Amino acid sequence: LTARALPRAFYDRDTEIVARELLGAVLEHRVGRSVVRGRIVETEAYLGEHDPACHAAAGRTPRTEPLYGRPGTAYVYFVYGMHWCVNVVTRAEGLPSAVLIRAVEPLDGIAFMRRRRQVARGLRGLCDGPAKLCEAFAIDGQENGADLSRGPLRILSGESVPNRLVQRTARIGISRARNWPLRWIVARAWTRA
DNA sequence: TCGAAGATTGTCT
DNA sequence: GACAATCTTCGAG
Repeated sequence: LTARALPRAFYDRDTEIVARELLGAVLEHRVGRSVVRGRIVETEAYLGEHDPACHAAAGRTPRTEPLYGRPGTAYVYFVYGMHWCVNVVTRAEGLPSAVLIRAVEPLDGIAFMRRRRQVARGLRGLCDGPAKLCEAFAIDGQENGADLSRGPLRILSGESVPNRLVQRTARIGISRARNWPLRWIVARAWTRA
């Protein structure tokens, strides 16, 4: 694989464009001797302080600080007392927007994922949820604030996904701004597992 | 296959 | 003190 890491400029664009373009890109984490990779198949956009569902709606706090950082920064947060979720900060500095990576399709390091996830067989259930993929990829608070254009946790360019395979829907799992159509998914992504 | 409910803790009101 | 960008288990159909 000769894929390159997406440059910082990739993220310094409109958040909805980034969320769409991230489909098909490859999330990679090098941990110790292992390399884990997965194809991004589901994303959600969170549009800054005026988006009631975005964490930045609470303003600039220690928790939301990474959202105010440079594009391409990882924002990793803890939810429900037990789960981690990973986002990519977008746009220019000072505009606290991000894209939540909700699901990836396992590509490499599947044994590593399976060990961490305790999933017996099949690819389904390994990475098909924002907290599941963090568990599988060994992503936690340590990666919060990391530079995704270089370092052990990166996003590589992948095969682009044609429009006919992309569905756009409302975001899920949230209570505020429920009907904003800011979720992108690759149709039939992990049914081939 | 689906829906309900519990787990568990950081963060903000 | 309430609640959260979730997952898992468990019971019913």
